[in-house]
Amino acid sequence: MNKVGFRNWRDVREEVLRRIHSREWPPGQLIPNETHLAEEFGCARATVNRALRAVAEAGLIDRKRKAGTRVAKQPTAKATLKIAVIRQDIEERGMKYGYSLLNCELRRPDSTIRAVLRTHADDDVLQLSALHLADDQPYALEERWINLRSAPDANAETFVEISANEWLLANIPFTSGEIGFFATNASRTDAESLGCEPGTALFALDRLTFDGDKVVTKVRITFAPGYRLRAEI
Amino acid sequence: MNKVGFRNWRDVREEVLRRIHSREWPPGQLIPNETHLAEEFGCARATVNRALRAVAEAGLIDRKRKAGTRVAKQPTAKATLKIAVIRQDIEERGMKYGYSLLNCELRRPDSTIRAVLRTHADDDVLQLSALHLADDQPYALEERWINLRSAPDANAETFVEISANEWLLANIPFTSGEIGFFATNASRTDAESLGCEPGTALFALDRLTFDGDKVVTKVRITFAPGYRLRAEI
DNA sequence: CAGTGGTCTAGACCACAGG
DNA sequence: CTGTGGTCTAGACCACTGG
Repeated sequence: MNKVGFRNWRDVREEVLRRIHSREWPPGQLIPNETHLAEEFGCARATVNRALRAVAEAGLIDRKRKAGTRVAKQPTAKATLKIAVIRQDIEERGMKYGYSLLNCELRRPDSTIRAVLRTHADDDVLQLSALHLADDQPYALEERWINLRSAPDANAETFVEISANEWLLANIPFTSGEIGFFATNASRTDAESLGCEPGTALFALDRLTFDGDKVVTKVRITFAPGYRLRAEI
Repeated sequence: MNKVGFRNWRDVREEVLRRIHSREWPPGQLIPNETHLAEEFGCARATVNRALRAVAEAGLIDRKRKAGTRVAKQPTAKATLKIAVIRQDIEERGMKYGYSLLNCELRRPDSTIRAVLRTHADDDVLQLSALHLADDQPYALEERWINLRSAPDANAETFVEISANEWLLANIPFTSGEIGFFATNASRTDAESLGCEPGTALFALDRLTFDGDKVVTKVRITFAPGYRLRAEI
C-alpha cells in the first residue's frame, strides 16, 4: 500500500489493467474503493474515477454504488464498428470510387415497408437502388426507401450524381438507428448487379435510421462476394 | 448568450446535441470554446469538457487543441457490438443452450495456421470443433485453434462439458483481438453440422485473440441459417 | 442507514498545434 | 507565440442501493 505517484489517469488505468490481467485481482473480486486507490496511487480520487470509468467502459469491471467495483467474470468483448459512407470506405482501401443509379421512383409501398417506415397508407415513399463500384468493379448494392415526411427535400434530388447514402448523411439529421448484419444467397437480380453467380453467399446489412421517433430511411446494402467487415476488440 | 443554469453534463450534452441536430451549429462549423460554453451554461468548464468529450466519442464533433471544436461533416455512425459468449447469447433469447464437442485433437498445423497463431514449426496446437445448440437445434459451429504456448492449461481440458469459448474467457487473459465478419456458402460438412443444405448462405466470423503480442486462439464461428447480428447506432 | 460511486466546482498547469 | 483542449487537485454534495 505504498504511494506510487502515478501522474495521470492513463497510468492508473494501465496499473489497474495489469492487476486484472495478472490475476492479482481475479475475476469476480471486489477491488479497493476509489478513495483507497487514490491514496495508494498518490493522486486525486477524480483521477482514479476517470481511470476506472474507462476500464468499466471497456467492460472489464462492473461498478455499482455501495456495492463497489468488481472485476468482470466474463469481459464482454465490445467491438466498435465505424459505419462509414461507402465512398469513404472504398477510398480508404485505396481504390477508385464509382457510383451508378439503377432506379429511383416514387412508390406506394406495400404494408411491410409501410410498417417499417411508419408512414400513412396514402404516403408515397422514394424507392431507389444504386450500385457502388470500387475500381470499376461492383462493390455493393444499395436498396433504399426514404420516408418523404421525414426527408421532404429528398424529392427534389435525382441521386444521379450523389448517392442517397451520402446525400442523406449530409442533409438529413438523425438521432439513432438500428442495424442488422446477415448472410444471404444472391438472387438473380443481385447476381446480375454484383456480377456473381446466383446463390453466392453475400454479406448484407439492413439499417433503419430515426430522427427522434420518425423513421427517415431504411436501407439494405448487399456487398459483392468476398467482403469482410473488420473490427478490433 | 444568457446563462441557462444546466445542472449536469448530461444536460449540457443534450443541449449540444440539440444545436447540432437543429443545424444551429451546422456541419463543419466551429463551436464556442469550453470557457465560453461554461459561461453560457452557467457551469464549470470541467462539466462542459465532460459533455463535449461524450459527444466527441459519439463521433458528432471533432476536437483539436488550439483549432477548437467542429461539428463533424459526416458523423461516423459507430455501432458497438457486444460479442458475448454464445451460451449467454442464446440464453438471452430465452432459448435452452446445448453444447456438443465434435472433435478435439493435438495437431501439427499447416503453415497458414502456424503463421496466424505465430507458433514455431514444431509446436503442436489444439484444434477442436464443437456445435452450439439453441432449443436442441444447431445454432453455431465453432472451429478453433488454441496456441498452447499462450494457453498451456488448455491441454488438460477435454472441452466435453464446457466449451472452449467459455473456458478460455474464464481462464486465459487476453488484451486485444481482431474480428472479421463475412458470408460463406455452407460446405458439405457445415451443412451436415448445422442441418441445412450445402450452399446455403451462412453468417460467420473469424476472431483472433491476443495476450500482448502472443496469439492465444483463432476461432471461426459459423452460424446456422437465418442468424442476424444486431446493433444500435 | 451508511458506504460507494457519480458529479460539480474553481482554479491551476500542461501539451499540442495553428498562425 | 498563444489559444485551445487535456488533465489534475482538493473538497464538496448527491444518488443510489446493499445490508
